[in-house]
Amino acid sequence: MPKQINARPKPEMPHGDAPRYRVVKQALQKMIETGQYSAAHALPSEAVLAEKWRVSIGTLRRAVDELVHEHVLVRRQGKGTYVALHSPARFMFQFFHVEPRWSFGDDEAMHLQKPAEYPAIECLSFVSSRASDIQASALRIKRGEGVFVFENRLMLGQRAVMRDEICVSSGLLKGLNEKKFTRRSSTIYSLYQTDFGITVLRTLERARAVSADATSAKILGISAGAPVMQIHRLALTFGDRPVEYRISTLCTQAHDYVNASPLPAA
Amino acid sequence: MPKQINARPKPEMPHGDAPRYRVVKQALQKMIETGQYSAAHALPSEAVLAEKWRVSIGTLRRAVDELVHEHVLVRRQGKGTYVALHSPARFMFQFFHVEPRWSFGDDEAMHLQKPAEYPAIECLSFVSSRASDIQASALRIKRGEGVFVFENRLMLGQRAVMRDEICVSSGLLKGLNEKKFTRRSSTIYSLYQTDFGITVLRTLERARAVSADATSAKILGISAGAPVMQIHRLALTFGDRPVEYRISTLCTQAHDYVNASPLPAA
DNA sequence: AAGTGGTCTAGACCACCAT
DNA sequence: TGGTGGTCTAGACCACTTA
Repeated sequence: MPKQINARPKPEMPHGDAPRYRVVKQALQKMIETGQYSAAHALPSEAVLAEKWRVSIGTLRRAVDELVHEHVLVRRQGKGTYVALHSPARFMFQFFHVEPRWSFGDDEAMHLQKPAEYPAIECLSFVSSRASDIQASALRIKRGEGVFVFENRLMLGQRAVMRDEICVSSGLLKGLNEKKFTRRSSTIYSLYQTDFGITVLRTLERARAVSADATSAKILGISAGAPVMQIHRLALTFGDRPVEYRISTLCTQAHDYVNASPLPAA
Repeated sequence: MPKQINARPKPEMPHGDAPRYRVVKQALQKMIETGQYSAAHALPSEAVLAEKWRVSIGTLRRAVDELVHEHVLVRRQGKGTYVALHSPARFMFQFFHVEPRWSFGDDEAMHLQKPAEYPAIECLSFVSSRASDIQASALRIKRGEGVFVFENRLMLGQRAVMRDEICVSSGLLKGLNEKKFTRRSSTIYSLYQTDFGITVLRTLERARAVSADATSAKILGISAGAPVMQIHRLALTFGDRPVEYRISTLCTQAHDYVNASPLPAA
């Protein structure tokens, strides 16, 4: 008679056929989303979480693995597992795609990877307004609902490189104002997260080359009509719900838009 | 007296402190790289591979997991694990970043995701030549070594959208010629892989906006000086060794360069 | 020393695919 | 029916952090 080690209780499968680690993952994600686990403290230990959902520690770890992979959680050996916070480092790594120009031929630049420089951000305007058709459908709200629209200039090493026009729903980020915005201590996504409980998980970007209009040219200190990149970005949170719609105008006279296809090879 | 289940033999650790699943992963990768496992047949089963390296099946699976994640291997339930092949589908998914223009406001386009269209590729020229300084250092060869340089035009729906100038080392792709190139059945990366045993794993891209030069303008059917995107791409294989250096000129009048930051949310 | 995550094992059972 | 990958378990031991 064979041993009965894996006494997997077949029933109690919420989603029909979803494996248990995925069920646990969804449950965990829900609790993070609703703020039942915050970034302030560590989550309960893996042993406790495993017990809570009646799965083995291996299965629990697999659920957590996926959330770590998606930057929702971070593990710290010896300390615990935490809800991931938006830091300047994460911003540079995951969301900022601008680097000083160099060519693939340039060995210096390629192999001596200098730490990417964090941009200085200058707020040019901040207004409360009503959503246009485009803004509304990008943010999945109704035309005319309240939005905040603000405009930034990003500097890298004394040089203006990008103009950002950012639009967010004022329903979602209730109470955001210019003061909070300009006085923030870290990145914008960090502000969304810490002050409003909205966590940006990923972005969609669509870029094209255009001629700089008069406004952008003035802000970037280039001549009108010069070729610039225009980048439309939609930032998404859990469930791919849109959080922010941003149009960036990038001056590529001395900088590049960079994009590394999957995985820096472990 | 406690049970002795995990009799992990501490010694025989090649890389000092690398965990065993990573050692196994490197070993597997080496065998794939050197063609000892080819895409023609399935790899030995996980049980056999685990035995081969004297690890448990769980550990072996973890090694394979990572290679699957990096698109080096693909698993097929019930059949086996295979070396990943470059297919048109993979090309579109991982390496082709051009899509017809639409705005984030356009619900139709956003949520009814139409299958991306595969570009028609037309070879404009193919020459054997000697590496310039820039080409040489991008490809990590010596100036003056042999290279193949070819030029393509990509069409999407009867419309010229991109000009590619591609440079590869003739030492690496010995015997490549215009005939092989134009008669190929699938993507270029598929040709590198199937005919030359070179597998492109990832790419680095640096993009900027420029004014179209006369040549590009003619090829793309636009006026000289119109803003276009210029994309410098380096394609890498195992160990991040460069395979191909490519300069693309993209007409963004009706198309966008798209970039989704990590993970389509499981 | 106690608690956390990180690695590893040995094995059972399930789902899928071929023959 | 037999082989493959996919899920899951129960537990041991290691490495790291903090007190």
